Amino acid sequence: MPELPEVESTVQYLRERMLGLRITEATVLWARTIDRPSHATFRKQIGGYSVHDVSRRGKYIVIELAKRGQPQRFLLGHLRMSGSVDVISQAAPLAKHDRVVLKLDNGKELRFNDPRKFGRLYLVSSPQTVLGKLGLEPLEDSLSVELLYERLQRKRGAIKSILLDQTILAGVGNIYADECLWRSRVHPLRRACSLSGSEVERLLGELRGTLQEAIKANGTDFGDGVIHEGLYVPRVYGRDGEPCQRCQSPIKRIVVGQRGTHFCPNCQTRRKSRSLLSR
DNA sequence: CAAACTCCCTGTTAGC
DNA sequence: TGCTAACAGGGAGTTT
Repeated sequence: MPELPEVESTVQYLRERMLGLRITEATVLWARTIDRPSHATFRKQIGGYSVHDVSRRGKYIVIELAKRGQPQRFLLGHLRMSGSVDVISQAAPLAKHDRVVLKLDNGKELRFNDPRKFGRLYLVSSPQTVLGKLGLEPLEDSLSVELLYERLQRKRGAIKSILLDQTILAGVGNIYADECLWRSRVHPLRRACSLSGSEVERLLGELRGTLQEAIKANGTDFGDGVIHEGLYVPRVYGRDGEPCQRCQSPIKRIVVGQRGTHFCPNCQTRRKSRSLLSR
């Protein structure tokens, strides 16, 4: 499931292959993949636009488009559960779950592949119409421990659910939420407002560490312009029943806010950090 | 306002 | 072994 690190790798991949190229034509194989405008309008509008920039906001891919004499537009993409992209030769046969194809002026084309059909593309004149409600970027310096602490103070829900709330932090998904909670030894059911300053500091530090590590593992460019796919191996996610890598107690799986949640009942304390007192 | 639930989808997996 | 049913999950929308 693509979360912030996977989207970051995807953005790198696209930037290296699409920057400066012109989109000549679009084919929509599954209409609902185009969220807005209608797929017919999408096809009509996107032709002739060139790729000016590729970046990321939360789990969204943001492609800035430009065309002489036309308003600037943004192609936004969300991979949701199973989306992925490919830039390959127009001669290559279509893959099984290809949903949208954007022909480029270098003989290649961008293919949006998505088995589960949850992924979406948006063509808009202002990215804010789609990204407006997104919260803070976990990796940006502008996000301080103090700011996050203050935001969490106002939330009574389980910290696990709050981490998944894209209007608070943007880009954190189920896997990395479980991972950073385990790494910072915070119990997923703790009320967000109950976390102490030092717990928030630990949580943010571990969240950043986890995301950075995953970005490194997921897509590394060794200077040859090719993204080499690696693999981030979760420490708790999907490991229920297995021994905790810190204390050997069995990892437990519970459901929090309709989401599978993996944690160590022994070293992720439900109460305020015991380590502060015993240290 | 927030928490809880529903829906969109199909590959994978558990259960028989 | 082969089939079916349940499940997973991001986020928008709806209900409580």
